[in-house]
Amino acid sequence: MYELFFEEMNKLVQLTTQEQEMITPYLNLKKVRKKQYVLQEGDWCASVAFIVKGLLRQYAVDESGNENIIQFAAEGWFIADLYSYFTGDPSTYNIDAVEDCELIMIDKKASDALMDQVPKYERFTRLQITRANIALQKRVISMISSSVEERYLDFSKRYPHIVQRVPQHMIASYMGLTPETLSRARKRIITKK
Amino acid sequence: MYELFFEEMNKLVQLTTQEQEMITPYLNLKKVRKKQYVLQEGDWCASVAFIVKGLLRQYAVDESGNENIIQFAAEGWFIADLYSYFTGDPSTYNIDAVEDCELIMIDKKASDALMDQVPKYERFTRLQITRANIALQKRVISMISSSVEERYLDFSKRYPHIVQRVPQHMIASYMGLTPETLSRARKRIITKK
DNA sequence: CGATTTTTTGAATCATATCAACGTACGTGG
DNA sequence: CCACGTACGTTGATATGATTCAAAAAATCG
Repeated sequence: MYELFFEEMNKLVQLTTQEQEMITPYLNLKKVRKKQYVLQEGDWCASVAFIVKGLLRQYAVDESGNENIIQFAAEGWFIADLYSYFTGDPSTYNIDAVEDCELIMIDKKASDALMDQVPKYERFTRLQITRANIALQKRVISMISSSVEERYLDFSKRYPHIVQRVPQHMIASYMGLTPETLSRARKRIITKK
Repeated sequence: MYELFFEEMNKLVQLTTQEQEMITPYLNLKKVRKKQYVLQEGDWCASVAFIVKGLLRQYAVDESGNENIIQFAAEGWFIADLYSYFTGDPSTYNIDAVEDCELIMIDKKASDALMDQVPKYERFTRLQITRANIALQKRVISMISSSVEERYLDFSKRYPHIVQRVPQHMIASYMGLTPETLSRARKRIITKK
């Protein structure tokens, strides 16, 4: 049930069984069905979600109604609108399930308590966010310096499990492209091989 | 000398004078002149730099020799190649001074020691990275969903002090544009007003 | 002041978006 | 299990926007 969560934590900070026992009561298992919202624009993002199973997307909707996907998250990752989470402001993002999911929800109160009571929990979140930061920087770099073909190849190589599980038009959205452009880029990649 | 650093820390975590005294010995003041490197591609990023005064840029150089700027950092911010810092791998980025700078360098050993000895230091860095994360996500969103004009206006509004202190072609690089394109976008903005 | 860097402008070229149409795959209800 | 409807992906023609290269104008520095 919580195995994957503690497995991930143990990769970065070694927990004693006592520490695990301190953490467990703060965790909340939640199942969401495909297409269901975990967070809706306008609501406060009151929890961080750890993905035990399934795949979600976080996206913003612009004036013209286009969905701009900021991130995907699958097993072993966290997802949340951190801005709303920390400030308490209504979120500008939506998060919904691309597949049926099992999530561990950790609400802000729980998280704050954990940070104070279990230093390794704070360390774990720090290292996780640092990792996310590094990935985001790489993404920005590749957006400003690489061709669409290169970017798609990079993405497929780095996140093969996501490419396989997500419709292509969502990957186009994540890359900041129209579905047509991504389709043509893929064609060029295939024929050039 | 270290006032700004502790001021920034106190905004997020209230330090006792005792805690400040524990931290101070780990800090190292360093001055760098305009155009000087703080980190060069191929070297290990052994420290995180806090900017007391001045302005720096972090960038990657691609095969064709173009400089792609990932971030600027001015007073009150941190800068480092976190990937290299954590893994020990040679950095793929350069960091250099856009203006003469005064920096507080905190090397990895010092930082690791501080994390263990002063929990508030770890909390501070966690909150800082979280903040950087939120900003990076906003940047990605605006890159995939907004026009060049909008993005430039956003940037000028959010970082007016940077726009004023950095040559325009560097902002173009940061935005993933050629200098010509940014120049024309600015012209459109001015004439439309 | 002269030298260098930065910004602007113009014209040609290339890449991506848009709009419309068609083909394909998928899941659902009958 | 099949048929139908909806999602998704591909293709083509055209329009829009960004890049490239060359040159001139403007700003900055020593």
